[in-house]
Formats: sequence, C-alpha cells, structure tokens
Amino acid sequence: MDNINIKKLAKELNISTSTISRAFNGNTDINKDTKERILAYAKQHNYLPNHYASNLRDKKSNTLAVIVPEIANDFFSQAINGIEEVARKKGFYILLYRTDDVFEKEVSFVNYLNNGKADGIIMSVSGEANDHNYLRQLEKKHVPVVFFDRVYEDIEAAKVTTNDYDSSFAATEHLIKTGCKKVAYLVVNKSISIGKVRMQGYMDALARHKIAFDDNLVIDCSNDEKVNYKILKKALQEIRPDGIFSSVERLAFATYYVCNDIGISIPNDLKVISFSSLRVAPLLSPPLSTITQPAYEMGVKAATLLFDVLENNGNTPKKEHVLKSKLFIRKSSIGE
Amino acid sequence: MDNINIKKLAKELNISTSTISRAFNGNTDINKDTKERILAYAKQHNYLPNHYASNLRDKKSNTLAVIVPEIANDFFSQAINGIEEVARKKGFYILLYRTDDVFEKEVSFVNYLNNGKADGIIMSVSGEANDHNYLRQLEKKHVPVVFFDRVYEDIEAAKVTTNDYDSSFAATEHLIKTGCKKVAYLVVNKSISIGKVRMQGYMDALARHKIAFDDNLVIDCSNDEKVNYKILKKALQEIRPDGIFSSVERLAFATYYVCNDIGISIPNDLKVISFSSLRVAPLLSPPLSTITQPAYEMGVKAATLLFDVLENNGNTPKKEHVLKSKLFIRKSSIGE
DNA sequence: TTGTAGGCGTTATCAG
DNA sequence: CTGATAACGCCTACAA
Repeated sequence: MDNINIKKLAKELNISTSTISRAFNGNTDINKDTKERILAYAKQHNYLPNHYASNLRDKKSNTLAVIVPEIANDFFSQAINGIEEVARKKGFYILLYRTDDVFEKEVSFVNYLNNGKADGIIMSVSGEANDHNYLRQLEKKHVPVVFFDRVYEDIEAAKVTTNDYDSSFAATEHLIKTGCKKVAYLVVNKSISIGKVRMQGYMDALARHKIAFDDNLVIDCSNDEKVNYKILKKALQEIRPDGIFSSVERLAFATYYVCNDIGISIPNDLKVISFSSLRVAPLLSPPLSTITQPAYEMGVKAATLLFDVLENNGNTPKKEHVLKSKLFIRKSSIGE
Repeated sequence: MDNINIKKLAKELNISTSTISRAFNGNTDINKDTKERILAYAKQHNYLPNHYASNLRDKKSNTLAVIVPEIANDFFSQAINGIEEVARKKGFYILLYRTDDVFEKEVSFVNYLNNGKADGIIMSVSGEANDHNYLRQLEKKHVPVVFFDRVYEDIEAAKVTTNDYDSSFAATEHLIKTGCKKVAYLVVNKSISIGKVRMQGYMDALARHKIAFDDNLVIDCSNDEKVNYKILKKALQEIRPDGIFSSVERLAFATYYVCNDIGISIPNDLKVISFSSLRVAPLLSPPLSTITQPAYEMGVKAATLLFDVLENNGNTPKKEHVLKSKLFIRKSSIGE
C-alpha cells in the first residue's frame, strides 16, 4: 500500500470518499466518531490529502510568491522574515524567487506564476525602465501583487515603501551640519526608483543649505564589488569629498575598505552615512551612521496588505503605505 | 474569456487539446507550423498550462522545499542562494520555510510536505533530541531529503557539513598559541549536533596543550539576545577568560557589545574568534577572526546531491560530504 | 449523517 | 502528425 489516496482509504474503511474529505476539511456535517476513526486511521497510514488535487479543484494554492533582487542581504532577509511570519499565521507558504536584479528573470518568474502557482505575489522590483505589461496580465488572472521598497509607479497595486526622500534629506543635512562642504552621493542607478528619490532628498538638502550641486559628486556604481572598489578609490583620491551619503549599504562597506587601504580616516577626513540594515553597524570601525529601514515591519505590512486583498476578493482599494526609517547617528559621521 | 484553459484554446483554434499539450511539452510529434500557431495564439491570449493540473497528472511539482532555522542570517541566506542557483538551472522553484529552531514547526512543515507539495527537501534541522520518525515517512513517499550543516545522525540521507571538529581544534589552538591561558567556549546548546562537535574540537585542543578542561568556561547561552548579554557580562566579569571561542556568530557580537560596555579591550584583554559568515567581519572594531563556512557552496552541494537522487529515481547511495571552512585570523585574536 | 457522481485542467496512451 | 479518452486525487452539489 505504497501510494495511499482517498479512494483506497475509503475502501479500507468501508466508507465513502466524501466522508473522508469532510473529515479533513472541518466540515460539520459528519459524525464525530466517524471523523475520529478516519483521522486516526489516516494518520496511522500516513495519509494526507494531496495538495495538487485539492488546489486544482479549489483554485487556491495557499502559497505566496516572494520576489526579491537578493536574498543574502540584511534588508531583504529581514523583510522575508516579516512576510513569512504573517503568511504562516494564515496557513500560507512562501515560494521564494531571487532576480539578481535581472529584469528578464523577474518577467519569467512572474509569467510562471500566471497559472495558479501562487495566490498572490509580494515583490521588490528590478526593472523600472522596462515595459511592465507582463504584470497587468496578473490582474486578469486575479493574482494580486504588493510591492515593497522598490516599486513600479506605473502599476496600480498596494505599495509599501519608506520615507526615503525625508531620510535622505535628513542624512545629507546632518553631514552638512557636521561640517561637510563636499558631500558625495553614492548610488547604483541614479535614474530609477529608489536611487532617484534618495538623490532628490540629497539635492534638496544641498539647495536648502545653499551648496551648489555638483554632478561629479554623484558617484554611479555597479553591482560588481571589484568595479565599485575601483570607482570609489578613484573618486576618493581625485574628487576628494569630505562626506559620503550612500544610498546602498554595500557601497558604504566598499568605502570603508577603500579608506582603510589608502589611509583616509573616517570620520576625520571623511564622514559617512548610509542606508543600511546591518545589525552590527555599531560594531564597525568606526560605528557606521545609518538610515535603517524597518525591514521586518515592511514585510509584515506587505503580507498583511496582500491578505487584505485576498480575503476581500480583490476588491480592496489599492493603497500606498509609507513607513518611517530611523536615523542612527554614530561615529562615522560625527565631527571632532 | 477570463479564465482560459486548454479546452477553450482547443475550441478556438479548432484543434484538439492533445495537440496543444504537445506544443507546450517539447514533444516532437507535432507539425512545426501547428506548434507555432498554437504558441503564438496562446501567448496572445495569455495562456499557460495550469501547474496544479500538470503536477497532479505527473506527480512532479518542480519544487524544492528548503527548511532552515533562520532566514535573516548570513550563513543561511548565503546557503539558500546556493540552493536557489542550482534549482533555477533545473527549472525548480524554492518553497522556503523557517523553523525558528522550534522542533514542532519543523515537524508540522515536513508533514505538510508529505503530499506532493515538493519533490525533495533540503534542511538544516532543529530538533536533535527528538524522535525523527516523521522523517522516515518521507522515504515511503519517495521524497528525498538532504541535510546541511545541522543534521540528524540517526537518519540515513545525504548530508553536507563542514569540518567543524578540525576548525574548532585549530581555532582553539590558535588562541592558545597566541597566549591565552583561559579560553572560554560560547555555545547555544552544548549537548547537540554542532555545538557538541565544536566543543569536542575545543576540548581536544586544550588537552593537546595540557590545559585542564574547566566546565565553568563552557558558557551556555540562549536564543534571546538580552539574556545572552547578561550571561556574557557576568561570565566576563566573574570568570574572566582571556580568550573566547564562539561557536555561533551572534555570541561573538554579544561579546563585542559587552566588552564595549564594561571596558574590556579586544584583543588586549580578551582574544576572540568565532564561527561566522559575516561578510564585513574585516570592518569590525577590531576586525573579527572567523571560521567561515562555505555557505554558498554548501547550498550548491546540497541541491546538487538532491538532484542526483531525484534524477536517479532515488537509487543514489546516501553520502556524507564534508566541505572545509576557512580560518581568517584578524586582529581580534592577535597578541601584541 | 453519509453516499454518488461529475469535473477541476492536464497529459499519456492508443488509435487513426 | 493529430484526435479521443481515460486517468491523476480531490471536493462539492445533490440525493438519499
């Protein structure tokens, strides 16, 4: 009796398949004794309803797809934790997908999800500059989407973000107040999404303090660590900023490495502040000033919104939710 | 035409469902033009085969379950990356589950997987001291399991671990050679699995150097950060070790925090070395000496082994694979 | 309270 | 090369 199923069980118990089904689905129209007998026998024989059959019938998968650019990253892994927490309480499971920031991977995965594989999608996107029609098809299939952190403005869906503009403004202003005259902005892609908003905060803070914006101080980096190291080394040596506002944590780390190697002292020669979810930021040398997004809470919020839509049959109004980041001023950005 | 399916498509195209099915499954028995016509029309109408129906027929889910104690953790998130990389190449997807180190969650999830939800499982376990029969039932269902890092010795399955004993011996010996007379061992649960093996390496290194083992120097911590802080503070003040070998990265961080607060200087007063996958360990103050497991490679290996079993119809011999960790000696453990 | 039967969407088999 | 048909395992009307 290797592959047990509802029919075999029914035969062995001399009972109908419907009754068994009822025993497993919290149906009240069933005799308590019968139910117990079924469950006991099922457990003994290691029977559980087959998910694919159930899902095929119900058109429900009890699965959430989570799409992120990276997994091994403090921000995203904490956000995933938050999503998982909510999903678990609802009896949902997480199908995880990493895009590596490659738009095509995102598209291919989303298309794959087009057919009942997941009941909803939570994603942080990677392809702002592209055509997002592939996402519109999900609507037709009634697969709701919630964006978090990195969103597509042109897609109508629930969105969970942080007050990036304000944080960036505050961080830049902090550097200025602490004495910096030449604050550089580190970014991976200045023309899209997050990099853009954060840059606006940076620019406006400069303007407020009557510091002329200098395009050379916007340092556009890549996703390759070695390349970034070179770019930053060159920038620090040639442009010689006295402050760094980094929109991405790994660029701040790269800055630390470069400074260690070429003998620039943080914060004496250069003050640094960065977006970062690194939990040991206070233990760095020097402790890194950070703008820390509430990653876990963002995950929780995104998942909660998704369940709102799911449970209201897709009729919930789309909303944008902005959570607040926290500014932690530490030694890396404090003047003498 | 909201919910398209193979039958509607067949009707619209005036063609049979079998032909459509063939078009989607790389079947050669189909006219090229027909195939192209089908695929084009399907794309236009946003049709893709329903996964649940396919899986129900094929008894294949193309999904791998990954079970880990935590996600927001450098080691596990890098390992998941490795698993994902391999899975993706095989066209598989990842169902992720976090146990929070709670055995019951592990059991409940594995039981849930008992019915075709996943074709295989990769897990790092949480319940060494318990009954593992729930895992044996997976064998009956032909759902192969691969363990990584934390394994159950009493379950026969492929296992991917690191040379923990050797690394622990080497780390302890390093501290001794650097001048430590009183090396403490930090552990979360000394009696099981990893904590046990690592402790053995520690003890044997002491013995080799004729240092008497002192039970007070084994500092058993918890999963609660605040509790750990208190335990460590007390230990550092009262027992006053001059070296710390930590089997878990977060205990090393806690040590740093305590030392900062009570004015113990690392490495002058206390030398520290720890298992850790933190990528910015060189940037800590002081840079942390680490035993770093090849997390990504372990994930790759585990996934590869799982596919070996899957592709050989479960007939592959079970094997244990031991990868090597790297010892990075940095300032936190170097004498003056 | 329980049983019967049809269908969820797909694909493998077999026949043409 | 294409079509008809019977499963895959389950659940829900509906009937009893």
